[in-house]
Amino acid sequence: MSVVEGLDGCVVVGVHPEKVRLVVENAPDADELTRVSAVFKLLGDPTRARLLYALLEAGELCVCDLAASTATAEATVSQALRLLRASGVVTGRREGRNVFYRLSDAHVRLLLDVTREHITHEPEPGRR
Amino acid sequence: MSVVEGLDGCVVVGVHPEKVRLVVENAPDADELTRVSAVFKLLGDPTRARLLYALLEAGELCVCDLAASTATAEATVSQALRLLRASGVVTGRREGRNVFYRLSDAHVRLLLDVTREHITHEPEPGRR
DNA sequence: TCCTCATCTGAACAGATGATCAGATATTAG
DNA sequence: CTAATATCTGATCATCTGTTCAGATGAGGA
Repeated sequence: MSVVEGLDGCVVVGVHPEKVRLVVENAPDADELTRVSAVFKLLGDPTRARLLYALLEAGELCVCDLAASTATAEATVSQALRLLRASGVVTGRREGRNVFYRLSDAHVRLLLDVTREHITHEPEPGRR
Repeated sequence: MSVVEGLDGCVVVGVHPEKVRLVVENAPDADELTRVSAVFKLLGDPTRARLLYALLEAGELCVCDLAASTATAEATVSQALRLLRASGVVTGRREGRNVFYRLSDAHVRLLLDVTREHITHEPEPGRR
């Protein structure tokens, strides 16, 4: 064990201080981290994830079709879309009485794809 | 509006029934969806996300260095690693008294990269 | 063996969160 | 304008989740 000083001046004891310093210097700042985990948290709810995969598949759907596609109450869908919209994950387009939603970002599409890939091609959790 | 029958036999009213059917047929099944959202949920906690970005940066770190790097109590780190380990997101390797953790999967690294990219290069949420 | 250090675990409390309901808003048809 | 349809919103409640604490476990040195 050796002793180093953290960025905040506190004395820190660590096994690999150079790695600790590397991490402390390059880590996402608080705001960035908050936004990153907020995105993941949005995708972390099964209801919202279901809606997002539906949009990934269909490209664009109105609330009532989303509700029908995912066997979810419309109010629940609306509630979920409210959050997704507020974070810019989906975008709404009004056409007459209907509002059509789509994934607003290629990054999100990539996240959904990669994770589904991860799940279907990796060993079951808890094996390692 | 037109009327179609869902896979469950219930009558469904929709604007674009062909898209609804497309989604219903290709959507992730319940188990797949649960596992996908479980992964996202794990990344959705700021504490865990911080740890994962630390591991992404350092490659491998023991619990005490992780705690020091992220200014988090060791018990909290340990608790977080317990969950990440159980889902196969990180892997632990014992070396003497220390346990060194690393990201166990390239998919996870990609998710972390893409999302940080997403956050840093996209407009603030709520603007669209 | 005994002691210390690093890490893990189960329990408990406080705070966050999602589904649901009832009512509000917006848009179009009549 | 009024009615009807689609979507949205605020509030409530049951549930989940993260942090913390105290003690257990496992490894290494004396």
